[in-house]
This record gives sequence, C-alpha cells and structure tokens, in this order.
Amino acid sequence: MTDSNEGKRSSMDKRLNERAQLLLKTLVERYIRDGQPVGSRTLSRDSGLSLSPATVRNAMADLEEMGLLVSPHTSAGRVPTAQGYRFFIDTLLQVEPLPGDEVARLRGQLGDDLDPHALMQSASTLLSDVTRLAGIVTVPRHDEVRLRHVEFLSLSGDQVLVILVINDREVQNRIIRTGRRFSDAQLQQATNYLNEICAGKDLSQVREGLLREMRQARERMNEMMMGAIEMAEKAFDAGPPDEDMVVSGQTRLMEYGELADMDRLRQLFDAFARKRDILHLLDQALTARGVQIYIGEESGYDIFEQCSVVTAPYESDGRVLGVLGVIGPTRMAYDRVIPIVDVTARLLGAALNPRA
Amino acid sequence: MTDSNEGKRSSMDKRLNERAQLLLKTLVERYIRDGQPVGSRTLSRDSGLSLSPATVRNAMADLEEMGLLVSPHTSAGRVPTAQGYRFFIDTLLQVEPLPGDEVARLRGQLGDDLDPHALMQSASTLLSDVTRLAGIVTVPRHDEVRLRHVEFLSLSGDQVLVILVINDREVQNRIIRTGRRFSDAQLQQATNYLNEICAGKDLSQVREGLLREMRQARERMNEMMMGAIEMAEKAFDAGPPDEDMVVSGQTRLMEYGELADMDRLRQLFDAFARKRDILHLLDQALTARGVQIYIGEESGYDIFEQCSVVTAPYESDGRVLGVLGVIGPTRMAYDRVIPIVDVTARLLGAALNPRA
DNA sequence: TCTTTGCACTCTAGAGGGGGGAGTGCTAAC
DNA sequence: GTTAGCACTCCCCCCTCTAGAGTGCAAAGA
Repeated sequence: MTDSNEGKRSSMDKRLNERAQLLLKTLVERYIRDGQPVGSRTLSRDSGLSLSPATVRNAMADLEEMGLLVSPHTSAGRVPTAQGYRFFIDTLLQVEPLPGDEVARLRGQLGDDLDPHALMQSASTLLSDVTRLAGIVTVPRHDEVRLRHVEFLSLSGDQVLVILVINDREVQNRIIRTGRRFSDAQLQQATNYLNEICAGKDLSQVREGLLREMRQARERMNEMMMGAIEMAEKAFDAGPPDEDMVVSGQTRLMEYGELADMDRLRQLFDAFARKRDILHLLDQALTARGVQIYIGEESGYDIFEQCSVVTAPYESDGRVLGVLGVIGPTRMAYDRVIPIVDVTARLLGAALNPRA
Repeated sequence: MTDSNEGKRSSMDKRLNERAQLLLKTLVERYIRDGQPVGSRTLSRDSGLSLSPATVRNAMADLEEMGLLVSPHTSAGRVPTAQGYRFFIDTLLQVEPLPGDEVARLRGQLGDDLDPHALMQSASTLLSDVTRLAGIVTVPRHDEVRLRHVEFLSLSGDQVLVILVINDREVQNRIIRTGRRFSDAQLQQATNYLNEICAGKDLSQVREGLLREMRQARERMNEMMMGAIEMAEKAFDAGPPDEDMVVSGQTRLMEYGELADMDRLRQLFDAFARKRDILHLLDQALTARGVQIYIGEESGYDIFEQCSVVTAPYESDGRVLGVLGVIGPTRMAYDRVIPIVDVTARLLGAALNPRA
C-alpha cells in the first residue's frame, strides 16, 4: 500500500503471467486452509489448469526466486513469504463485501451501549469472536481535547479530587496535592470560575489562557483564584492516564501451531501488555483510509515476524477517532477478516455517533 | 488453615516423627529449588542425618502412603503432593520476616501515587516483579458505598452524563437516556437537589430515600425533580462496571516448565481474562486475617491444579478493602513469597490511607 | 520453446531398538 | 531399626532405519 509496494506490485504484475498468478493464488489459498506446505502435485491438481507437477515445479521455482515463496526444507512443499501474501492480497484476492444479514448480526452483537468505553470493549470482543484472532481497539486519542466541565472536590489534607469532562462524554479524574487547604466553598468558587473560562475550549488553549490570565492579573486575583489556577495547572499537567487500547482474545493465538513456540508467544503477549509497540503500529493506520494490512516482517517489529495485523480506522461524525483491528498468524483467512474489520470499524463509528 | 486441615495436621504431627518431618522438609526444599523429583540418595546426603539411602527409602515409602509424596513413575524420585506442601507450609516452614531494608525497597517501588487505582496497579506489578510470578490485586468492592457527590451534564438528545463520586476518592460515570430533554439549568437544579439529599449517605439508603420521597411528595414535586429522581434511579440502577482486579505478569507463568502445556496454560490465561473464578477464590481470603494459601487442588478449581495462590487481605484505616496476592506453580519459594505478599498488603493498605 | 516423463536425490517424521542411568522394593545380614 | 546387596523397572537419549513426500535435473516429446 506504500509507494514502494505499489511499484513492486506493478513490476510483478508484468513479470508474472496469468498462469503463475493463478498458481500463486491457489497455493496461498490452499496453505491458508491447511497450514501445510503445498507441493507441486497438490498444486497441479488444485489449480484447475491441466499441468503436470513438473511444469508446476518450474513455475514454483520461479516464484521462489522472485521471493514470493519459500520451502521450509528441501523436500517440503512451498509456503508464501510476506511478499507472497502481499501480492496475493493486493492483486489476487477478491474480497466479497459482507452480506447484509451478517452485517446485521455484527451490529446486534456490538450492542448499543451508550458508554464509549463499553462499546470499544464490545467491538474488541466482537472482532476476536468472529475472526478467532486477537481483537484490538485503540481508544480515541486526545490531541484535540475540548473541555466540557471541571469539578473540584476536597479530600483529606491538601488533596483535591479533580474531575474533567472532555469531548462531551468522557470523564477523567485524578487526585492532586494543592499545597494548601481549601474550604468546600472556595472549591465551589474555583469550579465555577474555571467552568466559565474553560468550557468548550481546547485543553491547550485553556492552559495557555490560564497562564496568561495569571501573569496579567496576578495582583488583583485573590488567593482562591490563584489556587484554582494552580490546581488546574496540576490537573492538566500530567498527560491523561489513558488506557490506550482494549485487547480481547489474545489467548486465541495459542491455537495456531505456527505461533506455538513458548518464547515467541511470551514475547507476543508481553508486547500486548506493554502496549507501546502495538499502539505505535496502529497509529500508522490512523491516517490511512480503509483497511490496512501489515504482514509479518512488514510491520517492522520482530515480535510480529510471524503475525499479520489487519486494521481500519473508525470515525464518527467525520472525525477519525481511533483504530481497530485484529492480530493473528500470517496464515489467516484474509478474505473473511478484511471485510469483517472494515464493517466493524463502520459499525463502531456509527455506534459512537453522539446524536442518537 | 481450615478446621479439617488443622485436624489433619495434628494427626500427622503425631504420626510423623521428627526424622520423617526433617526428611519431608529437606525433600520439599530441594524440589522447590531444582524442580526435579528427589531420590533417596540425594535426600540422604542433603538431610544432614547420617542415614543410608535404604533407610531414607523406607521413610519415603511411609510418606508416600500418607499421601504427602508421589513418584511420577517407578524409577523417578519423589515429589510433594498438595498435602505434602500443606504440611510443609503449616508446620515445617519457618518464615523469616522481611528485613527492614527490603521492606523499604518495596515501599519505594510501590510509589506514592494518590490515585487508588494507580496504587493497585503498582502493587500488582511489584508483586509480579519481586516474586517472578503473576501478581493480582482485587479492587475494593462497594457493598458499602457512600455517595459523596453527583453531577448531571446534558449530552445530545435525551442523553445525560452522570458522574458519581463515591467513597471520597472514586469516580464513576455512565451515560443514561432520560426519555425527555432537560436544559442545562434544570440539570443544575437536579444536581443541587440530589447533592443535598444524598451527600455522605450509603447508596442503597439514597435509593430507598429517593423512592420514599417520590411516593410521598409526588404531587408537589415539579417535573424537574421528578426527572432528577428518574435519572438518579437509572444512574444507580446498573451495578458499578467494576474493573474488579488488576493482574500483572501473567506471562511469567510461561517460564515454569510444569505449566508448559499449551492447553492448560491457555485455560489459565482464559481464567485470568474471565476474572470470575479468580475473584471468587480471592473473595474467600477477604474475611481471613493474614496470608492465605491455596495449594493446587485445594482451591477447588481444576484450572489451578498445578498452581498455588498466596493471598493476603489489605486494609486501610481498620477496614478491609480488598485482597492481593500471587499465582504461580505449586513449586514456588513459599518462604520468600509469603512475607512478600504479607508486607505488600500492609504497604498498600498504608499507602491507601486517605490522611496523608 | 515449452511441457512432460523418468529418475536420482534430499529431507523429515515416525517407528523401533538398544544402552545408560537413576531409583525403587525386597531380602537378608548387621 | 538400619544397612548392604541385588534384581528390577522405567525413562530418556541416541542411533538407525524406512516410508513418504517433494525436489531438481536431464532427456524425450509436442
């Protein structure tokens, strides 16, 4: 999908005659079905072309030389490489759109919870259940955070509980130390003051506004306001403690023989727990339109050497909110998975739409 | 630790002479160290007693008959059974309290975040890191929920965002459908009204109170109040969407050979994801005082057949808040793990103490 | 020139077959 | 009650062997 791939693809297009393409397609499909290296004999039977195994062998040798296939060892059949899958997906695979009743079923399974987080959880489980792979949904990032409401509540000592309502339906809270005591009434005033100057503004704007206000009007501000601003500063200071993504059904990955190695599997699970790498990968799909696929080594992460990641951004009200998708072995049923990820992204986007 | 075990133990005490106990102790320690079945030869060397292997064999046969040991097969050494571990832990193990500097190190690693959830996360990671097992912390249950503050915010359509602050420092929010539209001013009034009658009360009290109020004063209540009550009803209706526990380092369990079977491991991980069974098990430890240990089959769950669970309730300000602990293979270094779990529970309790 | 046939070759997976080693239980002597 | 001796059992590792699958290559055929 990148330029270099486009280039590679079209050059391949030229080099690969129709027969070779059909053979590759048949091989990949067969391998995805059975998980066994495919030999020339099988392929000559399955391809529909009436070619002898020897001829097929020659063609396979060519495909191997082009880097689309490999054999695990001398006398096994052949298996697609990442490049092989890439060509298969980009030019050989015909993806059927999901039939209407299937879409309806998915829609039903997603549910209509009003809470965004519950919806994402549901979408993640849905993806995992339907594809039998691991499902992921990244929660919306807040590079543009509109502040809806602020609330301060006094706790014991100098601690204050700060509640922020951002982007209309998301609530965050944290506890800060203020360094001095405030009465409930003072906090109420601070709450009111901040709600007045903040409401509807971007978080960074609010921050700047606060700082400016503070410098300009230092002398005429009473102690309480000063405190409110300090508090707000502290409250906005730390980045939001986002629970950046929701993962479901990781353990399904244990079902696939090609990932059965304990060490690799552990690394993979650790990557899920660490989140960072996966989030970084998914972020790349954020700006793309439609379904995005990373096959094995393409992702750039060693951990995913044996894995493919199929993602799609989801958007609501015209704004891209996040990315969802699945992670599984490179040998996955792309023809099924792709439309499912695609539809799920649309469904989640629609379900998140605030007007209902 | 249950009565039946007490009974068993004391009868064992009588039946097991000192020598047999020492042999059992040595065997268990050795097995915990190496993970290999222990034979009579090794044991006769390690025990410190100058006994020939043959004598040791006789003693081992007795221990096996009592159900404290088993041999995996005829010509392997012997391995402790769950009962064997139980006896070892209850009467043979001497647990050294953690040295002060170790406690200080743990204290440092726990950090002093003000947010309860962050603290629990930290405690869970701490347990996992220090013991090299999976760490668990259950989040406080709210059978007694004191309402501190309520806030209503209007969203699009008839949706209202409800924010509840309970037990002083915990914030929950959900979105409800009200069935009618409210203006911001109306919602503000409702907020004020509810905060007046709710603040500091138990959630169930608030509920009852609301219903009573509603019946008594139906006629004189204006529409808005009615709406507020309806909203509150809906808001309190669904149980809190608790994220009931925090687990860290599950993948460490993949390091232990005795759990290396894919199927079992998957069942184990699924149990972590499902949460229910584990929570149920941990709930049993909630009422106990101090460290509680479930060895293998003792837990009553097939999934934990090969696992032990070491837990301790943690409390703050005299009230038990939750349970924390570790899950690992039955073959774990109990002498290290027990004091660590114990101390971590105390540290977490102290860190959660609201006065600071 | 492309395709096919035939053939020798390679490699794996699985079965079978000993040893070696570790550990046991039993018996008889101390 | 303890020990030495001994026969026995069982696992594990290594080796071999074979069947099977698949390959590449060369030479014949279309």
